Amino acid sequence: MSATDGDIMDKNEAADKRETGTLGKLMVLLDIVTHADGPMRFTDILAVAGQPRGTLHRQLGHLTEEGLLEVLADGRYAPGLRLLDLASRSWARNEFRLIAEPHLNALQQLTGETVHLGVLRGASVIYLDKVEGSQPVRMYSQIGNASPIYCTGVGKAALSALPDDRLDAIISSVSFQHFTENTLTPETLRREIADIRRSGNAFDREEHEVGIRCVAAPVFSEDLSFVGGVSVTGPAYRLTFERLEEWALPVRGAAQSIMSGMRIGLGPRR
Amino acid sequence: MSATDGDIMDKNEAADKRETGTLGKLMVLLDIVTHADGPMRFTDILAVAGQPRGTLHRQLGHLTEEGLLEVLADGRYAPGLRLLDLASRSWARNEFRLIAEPHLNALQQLTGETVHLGVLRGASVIYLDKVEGSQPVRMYSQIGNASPIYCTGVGKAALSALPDDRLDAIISSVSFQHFTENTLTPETLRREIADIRRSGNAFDREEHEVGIRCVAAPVFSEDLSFVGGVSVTGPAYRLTFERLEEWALPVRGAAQSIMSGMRIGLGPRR
DNA sequence: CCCGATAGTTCCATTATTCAGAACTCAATT
DNA sequence: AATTGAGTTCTGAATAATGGAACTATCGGG
Repeated sequence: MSATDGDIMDKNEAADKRETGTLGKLMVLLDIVTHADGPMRFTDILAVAGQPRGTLHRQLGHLTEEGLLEVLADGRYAPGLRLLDLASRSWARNEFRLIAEPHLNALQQLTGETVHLGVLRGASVIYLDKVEGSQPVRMYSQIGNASPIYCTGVGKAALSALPDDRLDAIISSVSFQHFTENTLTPETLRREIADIRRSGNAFDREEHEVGIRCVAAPVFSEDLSFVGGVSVTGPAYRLTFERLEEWALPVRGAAQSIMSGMRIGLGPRR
Repeated sequence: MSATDGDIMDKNEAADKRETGTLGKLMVLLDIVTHADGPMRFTDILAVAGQPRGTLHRQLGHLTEEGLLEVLADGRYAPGLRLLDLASRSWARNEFRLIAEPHLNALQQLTGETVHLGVLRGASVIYLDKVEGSQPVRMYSQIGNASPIYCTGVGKAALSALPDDRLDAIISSVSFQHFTENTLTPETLRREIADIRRSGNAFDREEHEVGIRCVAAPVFSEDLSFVGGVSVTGPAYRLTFERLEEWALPVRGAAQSIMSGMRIGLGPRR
């Protein structure tokens, strides 16, 4: 992740239709605390939550009671352990991940580089799985992380699978941050999407982080209930442009295999 | 509410005091879906949730709207991706984990075996971190998992740090399952806790899984806001009883170091 | 020791959400 | 066409959430 995100909130505030009743208000609080740089005091939350003190106090109490938040010894609030428990279950059983797993491993074997599976959620990519070479991995380091859509191979691959109206909606809802000198703008992104649709491959040429390149391909279900991508990522000195081209086909192949698996695994009723 | 009240309620979190209003009801649903073997249909959830149809329908709608649940193409409900996002943040920033990380690595280097950091939540142990040797790890495989307290080294170590009243409360609230022929009973567990308090080390001698042993030590903060443990786990043929004894001291040492770190990192207000 | 801040908690009449159950739609079966 | 199963929508009534103010710490000076 980049060093300091600052306070840039390209959250989905944009199409903020109506709240989800009580739950919506509580989730806003949960987001505030989990997005913070560290534990927050009551007053800190009060300042950004825009709720009366009494109300906020009760809401935090409920979240804490349920284990979604935790109160540290000094009274500050931090994300709670229940989140880990819920997530580990949802991850372990995720259908798409299970279907993709063997293909990700195969791709890792072939290339020797890190392989990712990501899925589109709102205007972000969430990494569902990651297969690395051999070094002991910082495990949550990537999985579950929400990353920008316009400067990752998986993100661009996923976008290319969307119909134009959804694509437009997403592009216009995102604020484009300038990570490296190669980071795309809305215009160049649109042009690239057209390329990806033609060729079937998305590339990240040091657009998010200097020295990191990747080649990706879209993975999606027919009804677009799943829209994501697979990618092979590595350092620029190993992933030369020739190498990227060379791996474009196997990456597309892995994507195809995963999609076949999805049709079998999810197609009929069950 | 209806005639069919007597249902299986032996879920671990059962005996909590008061419900948390609306949130509590929604969390029950979320638990039902995340604990299921696979995606559930509306009717499946209806059967176990004990809510009127209309009510359940709205509740699931809200959870889905927030991304905590997901509706598959065939209408079944599965845990949603938002959970991964929330969890990855909460994990990455977890204070205890960050403090413990270097000590876990050191212990892994020393022993060459898998090292765990776990924390007590209710009557379960949740794994906060895991450092393995060299093979590419199935990452969520363990982290975030809730495991029984009476047959894991970390669980027993954590218990030994509790005062008797809390210990009793937990032991009496748990139903002891018989995993292997070495799995403890409430009585033998109490006796072992006494040993652990004396020696400072907990052992798992194939009590949870045949062929797996481990040596652990408690890690806790002074005010017991954090109660957990570190452990070294491995196959019985490598972790002979002599080896377990040999590593008992370094494991205690790592635990001590983590606790020192906690006092510095969490003690003053900041 | 008291003053004035700052931080967090509790109370309670008002109001908005949620609730429950029935009526309704839609699709497959017979 | 009639029946069953699965899911959705609608309603007044019940309940839980709200918000403002009053209350209690806790702290740092003077």
